[in-house]
Amino acid sequence: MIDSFRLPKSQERKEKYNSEKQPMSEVEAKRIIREMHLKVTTQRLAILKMLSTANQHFMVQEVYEKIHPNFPEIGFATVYRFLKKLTDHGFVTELRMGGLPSRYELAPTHHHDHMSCTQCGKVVEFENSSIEALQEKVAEQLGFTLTGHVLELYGLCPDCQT
Amino acid sequence: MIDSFRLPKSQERKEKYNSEKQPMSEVEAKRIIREMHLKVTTQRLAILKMLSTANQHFMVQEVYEKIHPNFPEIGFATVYRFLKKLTDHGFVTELRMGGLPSRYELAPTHHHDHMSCTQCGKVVEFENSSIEALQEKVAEQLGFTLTGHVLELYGLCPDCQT
DNA sequence: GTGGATGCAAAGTCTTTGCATTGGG
DNA sequence: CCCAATGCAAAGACTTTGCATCCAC
Repeated sequence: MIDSFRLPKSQERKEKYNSEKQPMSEVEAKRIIREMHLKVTTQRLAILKMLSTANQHFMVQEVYEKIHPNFPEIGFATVYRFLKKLTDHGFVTELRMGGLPSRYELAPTHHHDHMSCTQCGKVVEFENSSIEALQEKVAEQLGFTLTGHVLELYGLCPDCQT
Repeated sequence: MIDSFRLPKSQERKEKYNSEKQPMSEVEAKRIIREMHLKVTTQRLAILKMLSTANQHFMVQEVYEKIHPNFPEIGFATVYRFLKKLTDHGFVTELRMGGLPSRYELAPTHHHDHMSCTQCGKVVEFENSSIEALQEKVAEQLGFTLTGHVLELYGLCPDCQT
């Protein structure tokens, strides 16, 4: 039923994120930028590198703050403009929830969904190709071309079922 | 595949919505307002009645414009404030997507999911029991007790595929 | 009567845009 | 060199808040 799953360590995320994952190589970052037919600038490289250092969802504010120390003159407009390009080209996914500002994540190389515990907040990622296939069919029947989806399951994790 | 679905006729919305569905009775509307421990006002009744005349997702702007003719003095703040109350109490669901303003719908008596057009914002509701069943199984395999979910499909609607 | 609700306008947030300047190709 | 990209500031879009007045209860 489940194709795969993985438990992220949500607690240590912020502290550890720099060591959790290798940032995108400069070569890879340049490839992405060129693929969009845009000029390679140090600002854009910095934004891509920053986004790639963690499997997280960043607000523009956070991207800006993270880059600012090494880039005192960078402006919000640059971050917004580049994230928009990345989103339009599918390299980044934009998430909007509640009244919060938009958050962005590098489009994952493999797609996954989330199952969250409403009690302790634990998040488990999973993949299920049957559900994906059904979504495709639903969209087709509605006459839509499916480009993406958000599937979040909520419930109680094993530890919180007491 | 799809158990049911319903296409909103976005163009004729304004003209036709009154005939699409019986508006909520005044008794019912008052019951809802009182259940939230709020005072019953004509503005609140008008908003609830307006929301209930169609199974659609309304922007605050639309709610305001529809009510304004019969209520020349009503303000946006009243609409926002009341929708927030309704949302907090679960009588209304808030939807946010893309860069569009929030849209609101009366909380459905039966569960459904959404397929949204990323271009024009059109939202189609659908139900699919196969997907629901699969979600249940995924949760079970992860050891979770499923209590809810959010499934949003994104894509291009027939009109926006050009 | 009295405290919650309203309308108005002003303030707040997040995002986009205009424009002169900079810098990558 | 030239035009895209940037930084800054101003404008825009949506939403919230402050406050005097109003009106359910």
